[in-house]
Parts: sequence; C-alpha cells; structure tokens
Amino acid sequence: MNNKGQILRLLSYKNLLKHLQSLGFKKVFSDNISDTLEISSSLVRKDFGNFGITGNRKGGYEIESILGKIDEILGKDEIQKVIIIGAGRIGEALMSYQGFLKEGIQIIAAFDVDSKKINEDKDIPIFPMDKITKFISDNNIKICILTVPPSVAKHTIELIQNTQIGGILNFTPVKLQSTPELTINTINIVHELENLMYVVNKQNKLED
Amino acid sequence: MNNKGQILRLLSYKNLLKHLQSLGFKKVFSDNISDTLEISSSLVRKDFGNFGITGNRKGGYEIESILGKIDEILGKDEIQKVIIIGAGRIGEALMSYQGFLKEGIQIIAAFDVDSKKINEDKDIPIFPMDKITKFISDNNIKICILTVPPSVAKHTIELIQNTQIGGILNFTPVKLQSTPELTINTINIVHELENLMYVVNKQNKLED
DNA sequence: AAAATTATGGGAAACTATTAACATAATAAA
DNA sequence: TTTATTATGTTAATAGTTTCCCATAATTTT
Repeated sequence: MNNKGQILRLLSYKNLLKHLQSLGFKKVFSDNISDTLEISSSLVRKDFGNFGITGNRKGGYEIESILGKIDEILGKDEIQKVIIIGAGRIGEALMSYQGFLKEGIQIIAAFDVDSKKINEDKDIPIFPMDKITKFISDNNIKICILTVPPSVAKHTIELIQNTQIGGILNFTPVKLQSTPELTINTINIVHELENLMYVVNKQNKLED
Repeated sequence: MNNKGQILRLLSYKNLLKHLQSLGFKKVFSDNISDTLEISSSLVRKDFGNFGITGNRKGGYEIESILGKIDEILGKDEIQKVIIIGAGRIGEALMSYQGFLKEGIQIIAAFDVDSKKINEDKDIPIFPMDKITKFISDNNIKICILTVPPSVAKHTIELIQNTQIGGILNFTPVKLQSTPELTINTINIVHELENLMYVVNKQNKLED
C-alpha cells in the first residue's frame, strides 16, 4: 500500500468531486468518474475499497463522504507550509503561482545564497541560506521545494538533513537518494520532454 | 513495450554514462549502474537486453556503444525544437532555463494572448497566439510546453489540434485527454506536493 | 408485492514489472 | 593449459496492478 499512482489518482478524484460538488451534485457513480478521468470504473471502485470508502449498491457514492475520507487519508486539516530553496527563475515562478493556496498549500518563505535576492519584507520573504535550519525548526516545516542550480543540489540537501524536513520536491536534474526519513521526488523537465519526443517519434514512424 | 518508466530509466542511464565518460571511463558494469541509480542490476541488464544493447560476459558494457544505441532509440540526431504556449511566470522561467540546450532541446519561440508580452525580436521571440498554427507548420514543430492559465487550457489545446504537434508537456492542473495522434503528459505540481505530504505524514505516524 | 434493473464489492484472472537464479562465455590466475 | 573467477543474458519466480466477472443489495418499475 505504498503506491504513488494510487495517491495521485485519489487526488484526481478529489479535484473532480470538488468540481461536481460545486455544480450541485450530491452523488456520483464509479462510471461517471471513469468517463471523465480515463480510469476504469473497476479501478475507481477498487481504490475506494482500499481506502475504506463505501457506497450503496445501485445508489453510488456520496460525494461529501468521499471528500471527507480523502482529506482524512491525506491528513489535510490545516494549511501545509512549504519553503522554497533557490530563488532563481523557477523558484520565483513557483512563489507567484496562484494555484497553491486554494489547495491548502502555502509557500511561506524562500532561501537563496545570493545576497542581492534577499528581501525579508516581501509577502513571501527571501532569507539567506544560513537562516534555513532555524527557520525550519521554528516553523516546523516538513516539505520543501528545491530549485537551486544542479551544481549545488547535493550540498544543499546536506544542509537540511537532520531537520524536520521529511519531503523534498526536487526540480534539479540531479539524482538524489531518498532515505527512510527523507523522501525526495524529482520532477525532471528535460526527461519529460525527451520521453515525449520518443513517443512522438514512434507515433510518426507508425504512421509511415 | 510502451513503458514510460523504461524510457525514463534509459534517460537516467544516459545521464550517468555521459558523466562516467567525461571522467574517462570506457566500460561499465550493470552493478556500477545499479549502485548509483538505485535500479537493480537485473533490471539494468533487462532494459539493455530489451533495447538490443549487448555487453561482454565478464567484460561489461562499452559506454560509447550504449550511448550510441540510446541516442538511436530516442532518435536524437538533430536538435529538437520546442515551443512554449503561455508566457507567464512558469513559461518565462522555462524560456530562461539553461539546461535544455546541452540535452539537444531548443525553445525556439513562445506564444501569448497578452499583447503586452509580445516581443518578436527577443532571443526567444514571443508571438501573438494567432500566429501559432502557421509557425508550427513552417518550423515543423512536434512538441510544445503548455503553461497557460488553467481556465484556457482546453481551448488552447483545440487551437493546435490538427497541426504537426504530437506531444504536449502540460503544466496546467487541467486533466487533458491524449489521443492516438497527440500525447499529453501532465506535470501537476500541486499533486506532487500533496503526494509528498501524504508520504511525510505517514513517515511521521510510523515514528510515533 | 413481485419482477426487473442497476451499481457496488470482492474474488479470480490477466497482465505487467521486477527480482532471483543460474548456465554460459569471456577473462584472469595458477 | 587448466582452473577459478566474474559479469552477462536468459528463464523462472515473485510481486504488483488492473481488469473481468458476477453474486448481492438497493432501487425502480410493473
């Protein structure tokens, strides 16, 4: 039961169900979900079953109860505070991203080595790196986003080892090892593009 | 043989092997790769086997020959031209990202509806949206990155339907359907963060 | 109230991915 | 040259995921 795909599906269900709820729907069938999300209805039911979400034969599932259960599973009662390490282009883009707050995620600070970037008075303050460990412990931060240059990625990870940080979303193309205490998930944009190129190449070859 | 994981592993192999090559190594063993990439040596050998990469019993694999084979598989002889749709914060961050070129990826233009963003004279020109279909066909673009606001994502996809575009890397949180002719891969940063939160929550619970 | 309908839930089957095991070929050592 | 060593490559085993199938319960229709 350590399935990332399953959790990501659960998040898709949540998105869809919140939308349906906003349109006034109270109930939903596994077939409805299947149609809009490209996930088979059996898999939807199996996911629900796995997480203890139950419906009524013939009556479907109650949206409110599913959403409650999902929030319970994901543990989202309070707003989740996240910090950004590396206030470069991508870091700054994420700081100004409007989509986080309505999902209960708040970027509360960023950190950078470049003294020209430091600005502690902004909405999202940018602090120098040497304040990071104290900040993490003072604010009990569990998650950070890593958007530093690749050359300093490894070194930066070492700085936050042995803090409360338990999860890192890594935007650098550097392969970083997870440990039992620290989960590192990587978004490698170059790899995503290259993978897409491979698929498109294959599509075109098949058409010839 | 339509396995995304397998292709992403292949890309990791490529990264590592190029690094080893730059350090002067000529040969590599499946065990070496396994150690650094957290991929079991059997799986490395199986991947190589699947893609027709062969080595010598006792002698390992020749790095140069693997790299050649991987490039052949990924079809990367010439530079791959990519466009960005949506010159917002994330779009602009990607435009200035330095990591693409050395992987043979070139962002050659961006498109936006906002007339204030248009600037056709920059290094990476930003054109108005209505020039996009002509640009795609003139330049034979196959891949685009979608960084528009969520509310216009669906509509934007329709604009480039029936062009040469065969792959979209979607940064919007909108669920977009792939078709046989158009592969859409989504990077949903919110979902990645939420997934991380789930994992971290579970870690902490286990420690109690 | 009985019959027909319909969506869940759960177990079995099919499929996919990963690991384990080992025979074999290439190399090195004795 | 013979023996020992070692890493590949292939087959078998295992683990993990998704789909199939259908009995069952809830609901609607007749």
